[in-house]
Amino acid sequence: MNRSPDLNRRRTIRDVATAAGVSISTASNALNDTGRINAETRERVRRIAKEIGFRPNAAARSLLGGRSHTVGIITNDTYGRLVLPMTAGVSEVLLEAGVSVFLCPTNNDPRLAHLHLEALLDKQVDGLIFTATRLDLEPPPALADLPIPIVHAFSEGPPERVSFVPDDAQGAELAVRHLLACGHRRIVHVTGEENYVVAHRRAQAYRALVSPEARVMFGEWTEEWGREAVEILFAGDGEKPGALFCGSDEIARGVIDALRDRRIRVPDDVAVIGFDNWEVVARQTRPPLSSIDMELKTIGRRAGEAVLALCRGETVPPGINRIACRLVPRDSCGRADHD
Amino acid sequence: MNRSPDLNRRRTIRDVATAAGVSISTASNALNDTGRINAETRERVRRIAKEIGFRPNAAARSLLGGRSHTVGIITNDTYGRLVLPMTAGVSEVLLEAGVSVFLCPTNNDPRLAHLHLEALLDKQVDGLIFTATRLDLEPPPALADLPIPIVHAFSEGPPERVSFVPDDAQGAELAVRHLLACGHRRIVHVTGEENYVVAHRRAQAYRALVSPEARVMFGEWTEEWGREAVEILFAGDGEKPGALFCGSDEIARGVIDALRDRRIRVPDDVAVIGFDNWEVVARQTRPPLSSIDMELKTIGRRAGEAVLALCRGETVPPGINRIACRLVPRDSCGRADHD
DNA sequence: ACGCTATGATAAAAGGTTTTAGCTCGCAAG
DNA sequence: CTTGCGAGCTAAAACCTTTTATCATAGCGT
Repeated sequence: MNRSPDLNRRRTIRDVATAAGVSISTASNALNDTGRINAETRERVRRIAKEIGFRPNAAARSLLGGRSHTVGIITNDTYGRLVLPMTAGVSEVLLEAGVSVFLCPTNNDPRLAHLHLEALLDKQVDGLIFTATRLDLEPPPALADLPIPIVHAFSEGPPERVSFVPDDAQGAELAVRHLLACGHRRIVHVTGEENYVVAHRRAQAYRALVSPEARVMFGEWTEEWGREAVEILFAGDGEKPGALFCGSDEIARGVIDALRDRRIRVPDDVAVIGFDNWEVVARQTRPPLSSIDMELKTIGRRAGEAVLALCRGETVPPGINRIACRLVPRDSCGRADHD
Repeated sequence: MNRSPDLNRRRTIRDVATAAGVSISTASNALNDTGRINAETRERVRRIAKEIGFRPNAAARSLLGGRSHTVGIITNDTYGRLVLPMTAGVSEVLLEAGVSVFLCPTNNDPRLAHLHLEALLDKQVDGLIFTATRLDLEPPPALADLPIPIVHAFSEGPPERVSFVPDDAQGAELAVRHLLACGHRRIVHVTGEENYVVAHRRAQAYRALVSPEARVMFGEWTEEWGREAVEILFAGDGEKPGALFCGSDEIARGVIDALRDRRIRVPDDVAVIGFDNWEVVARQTRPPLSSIDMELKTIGRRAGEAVLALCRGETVPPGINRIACRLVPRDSCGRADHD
């Protein structure tokens, strides 16, 4: 009956102070290295705090400081293939700063997005990272003028905001140059839907490098379309392409499969390069697919750093930051002559 | 200079009270429907609160109530394919209850896992959901006796905890029964690494249904292994299998590709069924792959409900909850005779 | 001896909400 | 007229931490 109450209550700074025989303020100063304090006292307080397992109450702290040390990520990604690497990057950066990440999957439902946004604002997140897998979908929900910093990752926000996106043009260049370096000519670009901004940007970069009239085949972002494109390209007896630069690894996979069906050797007869470096796909094609990695984790890290800086009141130059892509050579392009 | 200060300060309940000409307590009561209050007053307060855009400060609230209305998900998933659908389920359930979800990707790094755990505890999450893509990896980090409820999703926790996992045995049965219903005999099971618990469980269920000596081929969870298995099975001139039950969609994809190479028709000559229902794979095989869906979102939802109940102090029966899998028939098994 | 400074410690306020106990007023019962 | 009671409202405490202003003491120079 007379069991000591609160035995497993959370330890507060008051407990620390009492145990150390000092006042609450002194305890606080000791733990945060603020104010003037005797070195010995500080150590004692800290030791005791650790001993009794004291953890400062985040609620009290944010109540006072006005900062919650949390940020939210709003995403419409369903499969996680894009958002998880980014989130990993974000939280890697924020973890060091003691900031945690709320992940809000909206499932492409604007109503859900709105509810999540409300919830985040109620939780007083210090900042927001907005991510969308498809630029044409989901126009930011009433995201107009919130009282907190917003950073866009993998989606281009309005010019006054900070955005981080893959450098599609540079990625396309990387791909084309690699094909050229491997000695391939007559490159054709097989890519996804024409109304995707990224498809255009990549196609443009590709044409700038090859020729203004170089062939671009728009279609769907599927294997199916990759196979179909090969049918189209290799059916007649006109001149055949020597290399295919694909807009996604899925398309590339379709391409490679169709080439294989036709007994066309990769990379000897035709070279293929993909885009996304989606490992589960790229590593399992025959031969393994060379591809362009969009450095999602880096994008996440950069977005994390930006939102952190903004939360601290620092100023970050607004605009679109294009993060360099990385070439991941495997076996589908042969060997580069140089470099 | 004399501009009204705090114009864009957050509205507090005090602002509401002042504007409505009532005390803070009354305002609080009106908003939360607690205490005795005149209906008219209540409506007035609520109207004004909405007008001035009042949002209760979550920090103050949790400081008082001892609950933060947040839970954390700790995961080692790198690609997000498993964790994102689950997280979507979790947050769907929790959103209604005003609880938000911290996602912590540990990247299989125990140090990172530990840091995340610390951060979550500092944030005073009300509960924790622990998720691991591979049961053999990452033994829960010092997750032994935390002061908060812990639920396991997609990974089996200790018996005194609550866990939600796919019902692998039932899923395997579903697959085998489907093959049988489609008229296929001589089924072989091609699956992943022998030291995975799930591989065993599925194999066992398969044998129970087919025959105690039915053939099981353990290998890797890759397309490569799927192709290799086909080589092994169809190389000699012994009796050939009529159907292949694969342990993952990736394996199934390898199997289908290899069969295609050998000019063996699917499903006419050999039927194939996968496991995971990983759409990007299953929909793109030729023919599209029938598969078993593990209902990850449902697992997430159930885990969310459980952790919510536990946070509220309700008691949830501990133990492993096996969530039924779902058959997703496509074209790789032909048509079922009945049902 | 006196004033001044530096050091070390502390009391108290602040932050926004919920909750408990209490207050006032009007009305009905005695 | 007094007492009791309920409806409606409110003051104040509590939650935990940080920060500001204050206080006490010792040391030092004159």
